[in-house]
Amino acid sequence: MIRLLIAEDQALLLSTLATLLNLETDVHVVHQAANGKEALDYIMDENNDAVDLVLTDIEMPHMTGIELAQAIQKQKPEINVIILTTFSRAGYLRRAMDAGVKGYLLKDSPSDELLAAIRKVANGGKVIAPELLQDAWMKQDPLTDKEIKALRLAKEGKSTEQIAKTLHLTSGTIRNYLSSACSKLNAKNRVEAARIAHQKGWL
Amino acid sequence: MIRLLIAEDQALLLSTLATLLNLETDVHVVHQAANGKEALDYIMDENNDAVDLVLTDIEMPHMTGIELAQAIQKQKPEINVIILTTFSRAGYLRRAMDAGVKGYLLKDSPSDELLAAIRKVANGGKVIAPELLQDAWMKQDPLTDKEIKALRLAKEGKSTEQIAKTLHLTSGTIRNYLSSACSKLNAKNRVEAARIAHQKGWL
DNA sequence: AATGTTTTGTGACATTTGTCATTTTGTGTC
DNA sequence: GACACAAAATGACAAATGTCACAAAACATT
Repeated sequence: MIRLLIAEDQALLLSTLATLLNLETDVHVVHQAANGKEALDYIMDENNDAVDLVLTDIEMPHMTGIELAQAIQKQKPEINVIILTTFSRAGYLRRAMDAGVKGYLLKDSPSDELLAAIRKVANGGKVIAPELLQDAWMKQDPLTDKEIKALRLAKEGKSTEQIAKTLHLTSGTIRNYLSSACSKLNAKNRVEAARIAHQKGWL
Repeated sequence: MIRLLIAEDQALLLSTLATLLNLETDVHVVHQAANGKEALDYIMDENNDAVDLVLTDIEMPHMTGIELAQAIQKQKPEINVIILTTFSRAGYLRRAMDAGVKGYLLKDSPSDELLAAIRKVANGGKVIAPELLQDAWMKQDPLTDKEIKALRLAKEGKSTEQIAKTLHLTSGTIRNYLSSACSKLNAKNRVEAARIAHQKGWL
């Protein structure tokens, strides 16, 4: 019997997942948490039922799934962690792996894949969404730190001048950065560049 | 027996919801669609099983849940629609109501509320998430249909020329539309205008 | 100090965008 | 037809943006 804790801030997904997984004969959802802190509080309380596996989203209020995974690694390393998140962001994957997570899945895969992953991890295996493996190996972020900051602001509709002021640089420099970002991303303008970079998880 | 179609672009939520709702004795999920277009295609095909109620997300690729609701109101008004979305944006609610939807729920409510809403709507009732009732009086969308379409494309980083081609209009006209949208929204440029409009739920 | 390297800035230019007054076109009504 | 009215287009202009070659400044390292 796999004793499972789920951390997910979207209540609907949390409750449906819990109900669904509880239907499996070899899975028992011992707790549902709305964020990482709630999950950690439950885990660290000795009065509660023991947990074998934690299934967690990343972006949650109070404590993210990454932070939860780090805390578990440090304090309860016998508990396995599976990350379940919306977007494939190389930076997240790297930090998750460093935190010793055993699984990293995307929310666009169907529920049976999730169930298979839970069983595999419970048996000592590791699972990483195939979409991520490609991204992780192949392309790393080609953008410089400044280009990223400029793109973020451009995405909000800020003008060159405003971006320059925010980053304490000249407007000419900003235009150079954005132009450079455009050519790196094969974009026709700053907006398309920002869109591409965001879609790749580089912002 | 309530014959249900679900449209939701997040595969995990789609499949868990479908499985879960199918467990109810009075609900049968006849189709799962990844976007509005897929849902409409299914509904309009006479070879498929009939649908009593459509449960749909709003922000989906190809065709949004709002557009789906509008198409259903026009072509199959006997089908009830429940919107299920993350965002509590006044503009969405208003347009949804105009499209004759019978329910508008947020994804942070648990699954039993959803089930209750489905049954209530199937029995001729209406359900609106209480969080939204406050915003209901909000300002109406000041943008014209063409302005919205142009803004959507501008948000993707398309150039004036590309937008013009897509909408079968002149580039000058597009610039007029975008300029008009900027002044209506007090935006300094098309990107900021698109951001504001999106945040208000007008795109 | 001399050096290479990176970051930041400048200037010039073509293109795109934002704004606005005005005109044309399409549509329906009387 | 004549008329009103909205949608679409035009032309002109200022402003912002994209591109590029190159210069200056900041910084390490020797």
